[in-house]
Amino acid sequence: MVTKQQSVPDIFQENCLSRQVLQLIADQWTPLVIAALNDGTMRFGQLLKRIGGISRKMLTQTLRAMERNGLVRRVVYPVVPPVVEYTLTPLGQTLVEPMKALRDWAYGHLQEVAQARTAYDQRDHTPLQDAVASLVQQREKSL
Amino acid sequence: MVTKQQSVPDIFQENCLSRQVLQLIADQWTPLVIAALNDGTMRFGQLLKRIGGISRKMLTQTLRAMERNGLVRRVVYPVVPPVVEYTLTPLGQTLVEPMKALRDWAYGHLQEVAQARTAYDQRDHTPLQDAVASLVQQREKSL
DNA sequence: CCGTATCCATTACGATACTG
DNA sequence: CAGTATCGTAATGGATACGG
Repeated sequence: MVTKQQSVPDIFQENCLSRQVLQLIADQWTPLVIAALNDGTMRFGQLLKRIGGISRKMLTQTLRAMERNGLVRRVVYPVVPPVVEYTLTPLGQTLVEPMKALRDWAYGHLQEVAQARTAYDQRDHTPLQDAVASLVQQREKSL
Repeated sequence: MVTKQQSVPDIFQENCLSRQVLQLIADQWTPLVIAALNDGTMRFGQLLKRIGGISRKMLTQTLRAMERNGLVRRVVYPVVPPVVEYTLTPLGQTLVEPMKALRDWAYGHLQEVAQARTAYDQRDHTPLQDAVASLVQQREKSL
């Protein structure tokens, strides 16, 4: 029996399938659509209003991609004017938790990130200064 | 005592800070750099080799952004030729788990996504067919 | 070795107008 | 209402050459 102890395949390899899948969900809008649809089925227009700053085009594109990848189900009611509903599939629901973890991380570390950014922007970043800073840091560690 | 029961702020609002932070980490390369650096400190060239398909430019860009946001520490050794090491900061380490969850999701649902895609591509997607499909689905549910 | 600078091609995206 | 089509612009990203 061959036990391939490889819980993670080589995500560092180009053309790795899992990397491709990862890239399907690690974009600007997918996390927000997941969050929105986690509250229940929504129509196109509702999503458009709910997710501030998204354009018709991007919402359509994102939803289409998600549908294609099996994350959402799209139901078209043949009435006029048309009604189209979007719902998370069971597969899509498995993404809710990981995505929530990411959003929570973002929310939980707002200040730290903001501070880091301010600090970074105040420092010099000439090659020389970078090196000196590293030296100082080195010295401090050895004390 | 005012208890603001708002574990998640309004991520749906444009210009929401947590959304901005989210977008810093939900890109193509950041998850991979996190994963790579989780194995320990690495030099620029090592990262470049490890992360297949990334270009010098993108790696530099990603690392700079991560440094600015406090996720990685960059240490420059003032030797020639230069040696530059990158390490996850404590803040960056808090991202390891959520990111791993995402990667695991991707790996764990490879087949499902692939199947969904194949199925989607085989279906018709003329507006009429979409509506008919929805009708059929509706009827099946009521049986 | 670790970048930056430049050029260039491709894509992404928003705005708008149009259709079933 | 829920898109699609078209356009123009902006951002992205690779390749290459050069610099400290």
